[in-house]
Amino acid sequence: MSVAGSPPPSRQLTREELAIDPVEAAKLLLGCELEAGEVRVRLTEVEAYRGGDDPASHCYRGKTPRNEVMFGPAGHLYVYFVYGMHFCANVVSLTDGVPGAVLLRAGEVVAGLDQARARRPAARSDAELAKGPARLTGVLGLEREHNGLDLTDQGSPVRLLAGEPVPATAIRTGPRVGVAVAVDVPWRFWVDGSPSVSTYRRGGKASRRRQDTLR
DNA sequence: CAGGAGATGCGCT
DNA sequence: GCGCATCTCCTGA
Repeated sequence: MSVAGSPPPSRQLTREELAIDPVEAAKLLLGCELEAGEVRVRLTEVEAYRGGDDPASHCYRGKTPRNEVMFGPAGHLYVYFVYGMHFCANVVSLTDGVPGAVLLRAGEVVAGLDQARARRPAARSDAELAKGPARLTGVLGLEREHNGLDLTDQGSPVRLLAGEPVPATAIRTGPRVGVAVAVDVPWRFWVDGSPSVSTYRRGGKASRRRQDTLR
């Protein structure tokens, strides 16, 4: 509902909306915005990870101190450290006791551009600022301490907001990036035409692959 | 633009 | 120890 005469403020997503299968949650998250401090990023590329039957998922082999957030309520932030120097961020989408999450792979900075640039001086263009999972967490300043935050809580320092809806015809899907197993599952989704979408690299050997329009 | 190598900490086998 | 849901710098086309 919007007040007459003024645009509706960005609505925060609810836990209930996110308590769905990670593949569905991934499509839902495209176009949504993640806000931390002054910086806000519109999500343009995401990747689904499902517990149980997905060998590429961190929770595939059960609960550990690192992945325990994925076993908690949907809508929370799962941040992990990788390659000895980077952080990656996920939105938890646990449903029916099955752990799952959506990796935030890329986005466009829509607010706090100055701070984002200062955090990523290596970026050669604004489109590159949040191009890739570690860059995205970088511009938002997300680190270990943010692991487990409730993105659906109004008082949270990191919040997930509904943005401009992305039409289904603009959503594209393809294999996941950088993982060594289960690469053939088309659980990566991105907004067609966005310059912030990371270039595809298969885990291990490099080879090009087809992109499919979602229907 | 594509491909290759190095950097670097830690979770898990 | 091994291998990683990566990035940056460098080369060659």
